[in-house]
Amino acid sequence: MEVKTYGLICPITKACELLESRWTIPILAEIWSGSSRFNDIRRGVGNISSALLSKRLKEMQANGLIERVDDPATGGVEYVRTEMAVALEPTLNSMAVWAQRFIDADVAVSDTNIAALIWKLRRSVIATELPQRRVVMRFHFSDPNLDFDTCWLLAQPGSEVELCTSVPDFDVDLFVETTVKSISAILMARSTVSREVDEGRLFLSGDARIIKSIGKWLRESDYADIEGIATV
Amino acid sequence: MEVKTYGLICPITKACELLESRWTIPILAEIWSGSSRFNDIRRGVGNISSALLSKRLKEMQANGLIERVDDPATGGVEYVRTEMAVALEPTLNSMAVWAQRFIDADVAVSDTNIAALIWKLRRSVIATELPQRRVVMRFHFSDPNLDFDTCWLLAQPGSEVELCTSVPDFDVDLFVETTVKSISAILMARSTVSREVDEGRLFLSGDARIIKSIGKWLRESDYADIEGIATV
DNA sequence: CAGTATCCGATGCGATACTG
DNA sequence: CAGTATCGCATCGGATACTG
Repeated sequence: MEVKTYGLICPITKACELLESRWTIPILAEIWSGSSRFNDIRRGVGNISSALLSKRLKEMQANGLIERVDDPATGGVEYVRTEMAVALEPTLNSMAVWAQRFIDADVAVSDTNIAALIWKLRRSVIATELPQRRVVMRFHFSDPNLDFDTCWLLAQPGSEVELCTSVPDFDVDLFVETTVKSISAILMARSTVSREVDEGRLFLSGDARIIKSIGKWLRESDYADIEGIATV
Repeated sequence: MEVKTYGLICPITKACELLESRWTIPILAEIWSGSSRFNDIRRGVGNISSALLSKRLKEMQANGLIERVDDPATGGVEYVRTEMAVALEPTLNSMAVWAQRFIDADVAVSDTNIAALIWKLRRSVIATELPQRRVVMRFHFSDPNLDFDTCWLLAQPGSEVELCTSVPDFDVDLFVETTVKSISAILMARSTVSREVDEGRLFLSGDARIIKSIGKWLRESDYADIEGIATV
Protein backbone atom coordinates (compact mmCIF):
# COMPACT_ATOMS: atom_id res chain seq x y z
CA MET A 1 0.00 0.00 0.00
CA GLU A 2 1.19 3.46 -0.80
CA VAL A 3 1.20 4.65 2.79
CA LYS A 4 -1.17 7.57 3.10
CA THR A 5 0.59 9.83 5.53
CA TYR A 6 -1.02 12.45 7.71
CA GLY A 7 1.89 14.83 7.59
CA LEU A 8 1.51 15.81 11.24
CA ILE A 9 4.15 16.56 13.83
CA CYS A 10 2.94 13.84 16.13
CA PRO A 11 4.52 10.49 16.96
CA ILE A 12 1.15 8.90 17.73
CA THR A 13 0.01 9.75 14.27
CA LYS A 14 3.21 8.33 12.81
CA ALA A 15 2.52 5.08 14.61
CA CYS A 16 -0.97 5.09 13.13
CA GLU A 17 0.45 5.35 9.65
CA LEU A 18 2.17 2.02 10.20
CA LEU A 19 -0.55 0.30 12.14
CA GLU A 20 -3.97 1.43 11.12
CA SER A 21 -4.45 -0.16 7.77
CA ARG A 22 -7.05 -2.85 7.97
CA TRP A 23 -5.90 -6.24 9.32
CA THR A 24 -2.44 -5.08 10.38
CA ILE A 25 -3.08 -5.24 14.12
CA PRO A 26 -5.19 -8.41 14.00
CA ILE A 27 -2.34 -10.06 12.11
CA LEU A 28 0.15 -8.92 14.72
CA ALA A 29 -2.09 -10.18 17.48
CA GLU A 30 -2.48 -13.51 15.77
CA ILE A 31 1.27 -13.91 15.47
CA TRP A 32 1.60 -13.12 19.17
CA SER A 33 -0.95 -15.77 19.91
CA GLY A 34 1.35 -18.33 18.44
CA SER A 35 0.64 -18.52 14.73
CA SER A 36 3.56 -18.20 12.40
CA ARG A 37 2.48 -19.98 9.23
CA PHE A 38 0.63 -18.23 6.45
CA ASN A 39 -2.45 -20.38 6.63
CA ASP A 40 -2.56 -20.41 10.42
CA ILE A 41 -2.55 -16.64 10.45
CA ARG A 42 -5.19 -16.64 7.78
CA ARG A 43 -7.44 -18.93 9.77
CA GLY A 44 -6.81 -16.97 12.94
CA VAL A 45 -7.94 -13.67 11.51
CA GLY A 46 -10.86 -15.36 9.88
CA ASN A 47 -12.00 -13.34 6.97
CA ILE A 48 -9.00 -12.05 5.13
CA SER A 49 -8.33 -13.17 1.58
CA SER A 50 -5.00 -14.75 0.87
CA ALA A 51 -4.23 -12.02 -1.62
CA LEU A 52 -4.70 -9.31 0.96
CA LEU A 53 -2.89 -11.24 3.68
CA SER A 54 0.08 -11.67 1.39
CA LYS A 55 0.09 -7.98 0.61
CA ARG A 56 -0.16 -6.95 4.26
CA LEU A 57 2.61 -9.30 5.34
CA LYS A 58 4.89 -7.72 2.75
CA GLU A 59 4.05 -4.23 3.98
CA MET A 60 4.57 -5.21 7.59
CA GLN A 61 7.92 -6.63 6.63
CA ALA A 62 8.84 -3.41 4.84
CA ASN A 63 7.81 -1.45 7.93
CA GLY A 64 9.97 -3.60 10.18
CA LEU A 65 7.16 -5.24 12.11
CA ILE A 66 7.73 -8.83 11.08
CA GLU A 67 10.36 -11.00 9.52
CA ARG A 68 9.85 -13.73 6.98
CA VAL A 69 12.08 -16.71 7.57
CA ASP A 70 12.33 -20.00 5.78
CA ASP A 71 12.11 -22.88 8.16
CA PRO A 72 14.56 -25.48 6.86
CA ALA A 73 13.16 -28.06 9.29
CA THR A 74 9.72 -28.14 7.73
CA GLY A 75 10.51 -26.52 4.41
CA GLY A 76 7.80 -23.95 5.14
CA VAL A 77 7.78 -20.23 5.76
CA GLU A 78 7.46 -18.60 9.15
CA TYR A 79 6.50 -15.08 10.05
CA VAL A 80 8.05 -13.88 13.26
CA ARG A 81 7.96 -10.67 15.23
CA THR A 82 10.79 -8.21 15.15
CA GLU A 83 12.04 -6.43 18.24
CA MET A 84 9.92 -3.51 17.11
CA ALA A 85 6.77 -5.59 17.20
CA VAL A 86 7.63 -7.15 20.54
CA ALA A 87 8.08 -3.67 21.95
CA LEU A 88 4.56 -2.80 20.87
CA GLU A 89 2.99 -5.56 22.90
CA PRO A 90 2.55 -3.63 26.17
CA THR A 91 0.88 -0.83 24.27
CA LEU A 92 -1.61 -3.13 22.63
CA ASN A 93 -2.22 -4.99 25.84
CA SER A 94 -3.17 -1.76 27.52
CA MET A 95 -5.46 -1.12 24.59
CA ALA A 96 -7.06 -4.48 25.24
CA VAL A 97 -7.65 -3.61 28.87
CA TRP A 98 -9.18 -0.34 27.75
CA ALA A 99 -11.45 -2.15 25.31
CA GLN A 100 -12.63 -4.56 28.00
CA ARG A 101 -13.50 -1.71 30.31
CA PHE A 102 -15.11 0.70 27.94
CA ILE A 103 -16.53 -1.17 25.02
CA ASP A 104 -20.04 -2.37 25.63
CA ALA A 105 -20.32 -6.15 26.05
CA ASP A 106 -23.00 -6.45 23.40
CA VAL A 107 -20.82 -4.67 20.90
CA ALA A 108 -17.79 -6.73 21.88
CA VAL A 109 -19.40 -10.13 21.39
CA SER A 110 -21.49 -9.45 18.32
CA ASP A 111 -20.69 -10.23 14.70
CA THR A 112 -18.31 -13.00 15.59
CA ASN A 113 -16.82 -14.89 12.70
CA ILE A 114 -17.44 -18.56 13.39
CA ALA A 115 -14.29 -19.75 11.65
CA ALA A 116 -12.14 -17.53 13.82
CA LEU A 117 -14.23 -18.43 16.86
CA ILE A 118 -13.58 -22.15 16.68
CA TRP A 119 -9.93 -21.58 15.88
CA LYS A 120 -9.70 -19.55 19.05
CA LEU A 121 -11.73 -22.19 20.88
CA ARG A 122 -9.20 -24.80 19.84
CA ARG A 123 -6.43 -22.76 21.39
CA SER A 124 -8.45 -22.26 24.55
CA VAL A 125 -8.45 -25.95 25.38
CA ILE A 126 -5.72 -26.90 27.82
CA ALA A 127 -5.08 -30.50 26.82
CA THR A 128 -3.06 -31.36 29.90
CA GLU A 129 -6.05 -30.65 32.11
CA LEU A 130 -8.18 -33.19 30.28
CA PRO A 131 -8.19 -36.93 31.00
CA GLN A 132 -4.96 -38.28 29.52
CA ARG A 133 -6.50 -40.22 26.70
CA ARG A 134 -8.14 -39.24 23.44
CA VAL A 135 -10.96 -36.81 24.18
CA VAL A 136 -13.47 -35.81 21.53
CA MET A 137 -15.72 -32.80 21.98
CA ARG A 138 -18.51 -31.83 19.71
CA PHE A 139 -19.75 -28.27 19.51
CA HIS A 140 -23.01 -27.42 17.88
CA PHE A 141 -24.15 -23.86 17.31
CA SER A 142 -27.86 -23.29 16.94
CA ASP A 143 -27.59 -19.91 15.23
CA PRO A 144 -29.40 -19.63 11.91
CA ASN A 145 -27.57 -19.15 8.62
CA LEU A 146 -24.10 -20.22 9.65
CA ASP A 147 -21.59 -21.35 7.06
CA PHE A 148 -21.35 -24.49 9.18
CA ASP A 149 -22.76 -25.22 12.60
CA THR A 150 -20.78 -28.11 14.01
CA CYS A 151 -17.16 -28.72 14.85
CA TRP A 152 -15.15 -31.25 16.79
CA LEU A 153 -12.09 -30.81 18.92
CA LEU A 154 -9.78 -33.78 19.38
CA ALA A 155 -7.36 -33.72 22.27
CA GLN A 156 -4.72 -36.38 22.60
CA PRO A 157 -1.88 -36.57 25.10
CA GLY A 158 1.31 -35.27 23.67
CA SER A 159 -0.09 -33.61 20.59
CA GLU A 160 -1.85 -30.39 19.73
CA VAL A 161 -5.60 -30.12 19.95
CA GLU A 162 -7.07 -30.82 16.56
CA LEU A 163 -10.02 -29.04 15.00
CA CYS A 164 -12.35 -30.83 12.57
CA THR A 165 -15.36 -29.59 10.75
CA SER A 166 -16.41 -33.01 9.54
CA VAL A 167 -17.46 -35.99 11.62
CA PRO A 168 -14.44 -37.72 13.10
CA ASP A 169 -14.25 -41.50 13.41
CA PHE A 170 -14.39 -41.49 17.18
CA ASP A 171 -17.02 -41.50 19.85
CA VAL A 172 -17.81 -38.13 21.32
CA ASP A 173 -17.01 -37.57 25.00
CA LEU A 174 -18.58 -34.16 25.40
CA PHE A 175 -21.51 -32.58 23.61
CA VAL A 176 -21.84 -28.83 23.71
CA GLU A 177 -25.00 -27.20 22.45
CA THR A 178 -24.89 -23.44 22.38
CA THR A 179 -24.71 -20.28 20.29
CA VAL A 180 -21.91 -18.29 18.75
CA LYS A 181 -22.68 -15.41 21.05
CA SER A 182 -22.44 -17.51 24.21
CA ILE A 183 -19.07 -18.96 23.33
CA SER A 184 -17.90 -15.53 22.23
CA ALA A 185 -18.96 -14.03 25.55
CA ILE A 186 -17.17 -16.75 27.49
CA LEU A 187 -13.95 -16.46 25.52
CA MET A 188 -14.06 -12.68 25.77
CA ALA A 189 -14.58 -12.87 29.55
CA ARG A 190 -17.90 -11.16 29.16
CA SER A 191 -19.67 -14.16 30.69
CA THR A 192 -18.81 -17.52 32.24
CA VAL A 193 -19.68 -21.12 31.46
CA SER A 194 -21.78 -21.46 34.57
CA ARG A 195 -23.64 -18.28 33.82
CA GLU A 196 -24.44 -19.37 30.26
CA VAL A 197 -25.57 -22.76 31.58
CA ASP A 198 -27.74 -21.14 34.23
CA GLU A 199 -29.34 -18.84 31.71
CA GLY A 200 -30.13 -21.74 29.41
CA ARG A 201 -27.82 -20.67 26.61
CA LEU A 202 -25.31 -23.48 26.95
CA PHE A 203 -25.96 -27.20 27.38
CA LEU A 204 -23.34 -29.74 28.30
CA SER A 205 -23.79 -33.50 28.13
CA GLY A 206 -21.55 -36.54 28.07
CA ASP A 207 -18.63 -37.48 30.30
CA ALA A 208 -19.42 -36.07 33.74
CA ARG A 209 -15.81 -35.69 34.75
CA ILE A 210 -15.03 -33.57 31.74
CA ILE A 211 -18.10 -31.44 32.31
CA LYS A 212 -17.21 -30.93 35.93
CA SER A 213 -13.66 -29.88 35.18
CA ILE A 214 -14.48 -27.46 32.37
CA GLY A 215 -13.27 -24.60 34.52
CA LYS A 216 -9.82 -26.16 34.44
CA TRP A 217 -9.38 -27.20 30.84
CA LEU A 218 -11.09 -24.24 29.20
CA ARG A 219 -8.65 -21.38 29.38
CA GLU A 220 -9.76 -18.14 30.88
CA SER A 221 -9.38 -15.01 28.82
CA ASP A 222 -6.17 -13.15 29.55
CA TYR A 223 -8.36 -10.19 30.37
CA ALA A 224 -10.76 -11.94 32.70
CA ASP A 225 -9.82 -10.07 35.85
CA ILE A 226 -10.07 -6.50 34.67
CA GLU A 227 -12.12 -4.36 36.97
CA GLY A 228 -15.23 -2.76 35.61
CA ILE A 229 -15.54 -5.19 32.74
CA ALA A 230 -19.04 -5.28 31.31
CA THR A 231 -20.88 -8.56 30.92
CA VAL A 232 -23.55 -9.53 28.46
CA MET B 1 -19.37 4.91 8.71
CA GLU B 2 -20.89 1.51 8.78
CA VAL B 3 -18.29 0.03 11.09
CA LYS B 4 -16.58 -2.83 9.34
CA THR B 5 -16.05 -5.33 12.09
CA TYR B 6 -13.43 -8.05 12.15
CA GLY B 7 -15.56 -10.56 14.00
CA LEU B 8 -12.66 -11.80 16.11
CA ILE B 9 -12.55 -12.86 19.73
CA CYS B 10 -9.97 -10.28 20.62
CA PRO B 11 -10.31 -7.08 22.62
CA ILE B 12 -7.43 -5.42 20.80
CA THR B 13 -9.22 -5.94 17.55
CA LYS B 14 -12.41 -4.52 19.04
CA ALA B 15 -10.50 -1.41 20.01
CA CYS B 16 -9.24 -1.17 16.46
CA GLU B 17 -12.76 -1.18 15.14
CA LEU B 18 -13.40 2.03 17.05
CA LEU B 19 -10.05 3.67 16.49
CA GLU B 20 -8.54 2.77 13.18
CA SER B 21 -10.62 4.64 10.72
CA ARG B 22 -8.61 7.38 9.17
CA TRP B 23 -8.29 10.63 11.19
CA THR B 24 -9.88 9.26 14.37
CA ILE B 25 -6.69 9.13 16.42
CA PRO B 26 -5.22 12.35 15.04
CA ILE B 27 -8.49 14.05 16.00
CA LEU B 28 -8.31 12.63 19.50
CA ALA B 29 -4.69 13.71 19.81
CA GLU B 30 -5.56 17.20 18.65
CA ILE B 31 -8.30 17.49 21.24
CA TRP B 32 -5.84 16.37 23.92
CA SER B 33 -3.45 19.03 22.75
CA GLY B 34 -5.97 21.63 23.65
CA SER B 35 -8.22 22.18 20.66
CA SER B 36 -11.92 21.96 21.21
CA ARG B 37 -13.45 24.02 18.42
CA PHE B 38 -14.32 22.59 15.05
CA ASN B 39 -12.01 24.81 13.07
CA ASP B 40 -9.15 24.51 15.53
CA ILE B 41 -9.30 20.76 15.25
CA ARG B 42 -9.48 21.08 11.52
CA ARG B 43 -6.40 23.25 11.38
CA GLY B 44 -4.58 21.02 13.84
CA VAL B 45 -5.00 17.90 11.77
CA GLY B 46 -4.14 19.83 8.67
CA ASN B 47 -5.60 18.09 5.71
CA ILE B 48 -9.04 16.87 6.59
CA SER B 49 -12.05 18.28 4.78
CA SER B 50 -14.77 19.79 6.89
CA ALA B 51 -17.24 17.26 5.57
CA LEU B 52 -15.12 14.37 6.72
CA LEU B 53 -14.27 15.99 10.04
CA SER B 54 -17.94 16.51 10.72
CA LYS B 55 -18.66 12.89 9.91
CA ARG B 56 -15.84 11.59 12.10
CA LEU B 57 -16.85 13.72 15.04
CA LYS B 58 -20.34 12.28 14.84
CA GLU B 59 -19.01 8.73 14.77
CA MET B 60 -16.66 9.38 17.65
CA GLN B 61 -19.58 10.77 19.58
CA ALA B 62 -21.64 7.68 18.81
CA ASN B 63 -18.75 5.50 19.96
CA GLY B 64 -18.48 7.37 23.22
CA LEU B 65 -15.09 8.94 22.58
CA ILE B 66 -16.10 12.58 22.61
CA GLU B 67 -18.94 14.79 23.69
CA ARG B 68 -20.34 17.75 21.84
CA VAL B 69 -21.29 20.61 24.11
CA ASP B 70 -22.65 24.02 23.38
CA ASP B 71 -20.63 26.70 25.06
CA PRO B 72 -23.13 29.34 26.20
CA ALA B 73 -20.26 31.72 27.01
CA THR B 74 -19.08 32.04 23.45
CA GLY B 75 -22.10 30.71 21.64
CA GLY B 76 -19.87 28.16 19.94
CA VAL B 77 -19.58 24.41 20.03
CA GLU B 78 -16.94 22.49 21.93
CA TYR B 79 -15.76 18.94 21.54
CA VAL B 80 -14.50 17.42 24.74
CA ARG B 81 -13.11 14.06 25.73
CA THR B 82 -15.20 11.53 27.54
CA GLU B 83 -13.84 9.43 30.40
CA MET B 84 -13.35 6.68 27.83
CA ALA B 85 -11.09 8.86 25.74
CA VAL B 86 -9.15 10.10 28.75
CA ALA B 87 -8.55 6.49 29.75
CA LEU B 88 -7.00 5.85 26.36
CA GLU B 89 -4.35 8.50 26.80
CA PRO B 90 -1.71 6.32 28.53
CA THR B 91 -2.08 3.75 25.78
CA LEU B 92 -1.52 6.27 23.04
CA ASN B 93 1.34 7.87 24.91
CA SER B 94 3.09 4.55 25.07
CA MET B 95 2.46 4.23 21.38
CA ALA B 96 4.15 7.59 20.90
CA VAL B 97 7.18 6.42 22.85
CA TRP B 98 7.27 3.32 20.70
CA ALA B 99 7.10 5.41 17.53
CA GLN B 100 9.95 7.61 18.67
CA ARG B 101 12.15 4.63 19.37
CA PHE B 102 11.38 2.47 16.39
CA ILE B 103 10.27 4.62 13.52
CA ASP B 104 13.14 5.86 11.48
CA ALA B 105 13.79 9.57 11.82
CA ASP B 106 13.67 10.19 8.10
CA VAL B 107 10.28 8.55 7.89
CA ALA B 108 9.04 10.42 10.92
CA VAL B 109 9.89 13.90 9.67
CA SER B 110 9.02 13.53 6.02
CA ASP B 111 5.85 14.59 4.24
CA THR B 112 5.00 17.21 6.80
CA ASN B 113 1.93 19.27 6.12
CA ILE B 114 3.02 22.88 6.40
CA ALA B 115 -0.34 24.13 7.66
CA ALA B 116 -0.28 21.67 10.53
CA LEU B 117 3.38 22.38 11.11
CA ILE B 118 2.98 26.08 11.72
CA TRP B 119 -0.10 25.47 13.85
CA LYS B 120 2.01 23.19 15.99
CA LEU B 121 4.83 25.72 15.93
CA ARG B 122 2.48 28.33 17.28
CA ARG B 123 1.66 26.08 20.21
CA SER B 124 5.33 25.39 20.80
CA VAL B 125 6.11 28.98 21.63
CA ILE B 126 6.11 29.67 25.36
CA ALA B 127 5.11 33.31 25.42
CA THR B 128 6.04 33.85 29.04
CA GLU B 129 9.66 33.04 28.25
CA LEU B 130 9.87 35.79 25.66
CA PRO B 131 10.57 39.46 26.40
CA GLN B 132 7.37 40.87 27.89
CA ARG B 133 6.40 43.06 25.01
CA ARG B 134 5.07 42.40 21.55
CA VAL B 135 7.40 39.97 19.77
CA VAL B 136 7.08 39.26 16.08
CA MET B 137 8.78 36.26 14.50
CA ARG B 138 8.97 35.58 10.83
CA PHE B 139 9.52 32.09 9.52
CA HIS B 140 10.47 31.49 5.96
CA PHE B 141 10.67 28.02 4.48
CA SER B 142 12.88 27.60 1.44
CA ASP B 143 11.28 24.34 0.25
CA PRO B 144 10.04 24.41 -3.33
CA ASN B 145 6.36 24.13 -4.24
CA LEU B 146 4.82 25.02 -0.89
CA ASP B 147 1.28 26.32 -0.70
CA PHE B 148 2.82 29.23 1.12
CA ASP B 149 6.31 29.72 2.45
CA THR B 150 6.14 32.42 5.07
CA CYS B 151 4.34 32.86 8.34
CA TRP B 152 4.53 35.17 11.32
CA LEU B 153 4.01 34.47 14.97
CA LEU B 154 2.92 37.32 17.21
CA ALA B 155 3.42 36.95 20.93
CA GLN B 156 2.02 39.52 23.31
CA PRO B 157 1.97 39.43 27.07
CA GLY B 158 -1.31 38.18 28.39
CA SER B 159 -2.72 36.79 25.16
CA GLU B 160 -2.30 33.68 23.06
CA VAL B 161 0.35 33.51 20.41
CA GLU B 162 -1.13 34.53 17.10
CA LEU B 163 -0.37 32.98 13.75
CA CYS B 164 -0.51 35.02 10.54
CA THR B 165 0.13 34.02 6.98
CA SER B 166 0.11 37.54 5.68
CA VAL B 167 2.47 40.37 6.51
CA PRO B 168 1.61 41.93 9.87
CA ASP B 169 1.88 45.64 10.48
CA PHE B 170 4.74 45.32 12.91
CA ASP B 171 8.49 45.16 12.75
CA VAL B 172 9.95 41.72 12.91
CA ASP B 173 12.11 40.82 15.92
CA LEU B 174 13.30 37.44 14.77
CA PHE B 175 13.88 36.10 11.30
CA VAL B 176 14.02 32.35 10.83
CA GLU B 177 15.18 30.94 7.54
CA THR B 178 14.88 27.19 7.31
CA THR B 179 13.08 24.21 5.80
CA VAL B 180 9.97 22.30 6.67
CA LYS B 181 12.07 19.27 7.44
CA SER B 182 14.33 21.07 9.89
CA ILE B 183 11.46 22.51 11.89
CA SER B 184 9.72 19.15 11.77
CA ALA B 185 12.80 17.41 13.11
CA ILE B 186 13.15 19.91 15.92
CA LEU B 187 9.51 19.70 16.96
CA MET B 188 9.60 15.92 16.76
CA ALA B 189 12.73 15.81 18.92
CA ARG B 190 14.64 14.22 16.09
CA SER B 191 17.06 17.12 16.05
CA THR B 192 17.78 20.33 17.95
CA VAL B 193 17.94 24.00 17.07
CA SER B 194 21.68 24.13 17.64
CA ARG B 195 22.24 21.07 15.51
CA GLU B 196 20.22 22.48 12.62
CA VAL B 197 22.09 25.78 12.93
CA ASP B 198 25.44 24.00 12.98
CA GLU B 199 24.57 21.97 9.94
CA GLY B 200 23.51 25.05 8.06
CA ARG B 201 19.87 24.16 7.78
CA LEU B 202 18.53 26.88 10.05
CA PHE B 203 19.46 30.56 10.14
CA LEU B 204 18.48 32.95 12.87
CA SER B 205 18.80 36.70 12.73
CA GLY B 206 17.38 39.69 14.55
CA ASP B 207 17.11 40.36 18.29
CA ALA B 208 20.14 38.70 19.89
CA ARG B 209 18.39 38.13 23.22
CA ILE B 210 15.57 36.24 21.59
CA ILE B 211 17.97 34.15 19.55
CA LYS B 212 20.01 33.31 22.58
CA SER B 213 17.03 32.23 24.65
CA ILE B 214 15.40 30.08 21.97
CA GLY B 215 16.05 27.01 24.09
CA LYS B 216 13.73 28.48 26.69
CA TRP B 217 10.82 29.82 24.70
CA LEU B 218 10.65 27.04 22.11
CA ARG B 219 8.95 24.14 23.82
CA GLU B 220 10.68 20.78 23.78
CA SER B 221 8.79 17.85 22.44
CA ASP B 222 7.05 15.83 25.14
CA TYR B 223 9.00 12.88 23.84
CA ALA B 224 12.43 14.50 23.78
CA ASP B 225 14.04 12.37 26.45
CA ILE B 226 13.20 8.92 25.19
CA GLU B 227 16.20 6.64 25.06
CA GLY B 228 17.25 5.28 21.74
CA ILE B 229 15.43 7.93 19.76
CA ALA B 230 16.76 8.24 16.24
CA THR B 231 17.85 11.60 14.87
CA VAL B 232 17.87 12.84 11.34
C1' DC C 1 1.58 -25.07 1.86
C1' DA C 2 2.21 -20.39 0.39
C1' DG C 3 1.14 -17.76 -2.22
C1' DT C 4 -0.40 -14.98 -7.57
C1' DA C 5 -3.48 -13.18 -10.76
C1' DT C 6 -7.66 -10.89 -11.99
C1' DC C 7 -11.81 -8.83 -11.57
C1' DC C 8 -14.94 -5.64 -9.93
C1' DG C 9 -17.97 -3.32 -6.82
C1' DA C 10 -18.42 -0.43 -2.81
C1' DT C 11 -16.97 3.53 -0.54
C1' DG C 12 -13.65 6.25 1.61
C1' DC C 13 -12.19 10.47 1.08
C1' DG C 14 -10.58 14.72 -1.06
C1' DA C 15 -12.17 18.88 -3.54
C1' DT C 16 -15.20 22.35 -4.09
C1' DA C 17 -19.08 25.04 -3.27
C1' DC C 18 -22.61 26.70 -0.40
C1' DT C 19 -25.35 28.12 4.21
C1' DG C 20 -27.50 30.05 8.69
C1' DC D 1 -18.03 29.75 13.27
C1' DA D 2 -19.74 25.23 12.34
C1' DG D 3 -21.04 22.91 9.56
C1' DT D 4 -24.07 20.64 4.61
C1' DA D 5 -24.34 19.25 -0.02
C1' DT D 6 -22.64 17.24 -3.99
C1' DC D 7 -19.42 14.99 -7.01
C1' DG D 8 -16.37 11.84 -8.71
C1' DC D 9 -12.13 9.28 -8.69
C1' DA D 10 -9.02 6.25 -6.70
C1' DT D 11 -8.34 2.39 -4.20
C1' DC D 12 -9.33 -0.69 -0.80
C1' DG D 13 -10.41 -5.02 -0.29
C1' DG D 14 -13.52 -9.14 -0.99
C1' DA D 15 -14.35 -13.10 -4.15
C1' DT D 16 -12.77 -16.44 -7.04
C1' DA D 17 -9.64 -19.01 -9.58
C1' DC D 18 -5.18 -20.65 -10.43
C1' DT D 19 0.00 -22.25 -9.48
C1' DG D 20 4.73 -24.32 -8.19
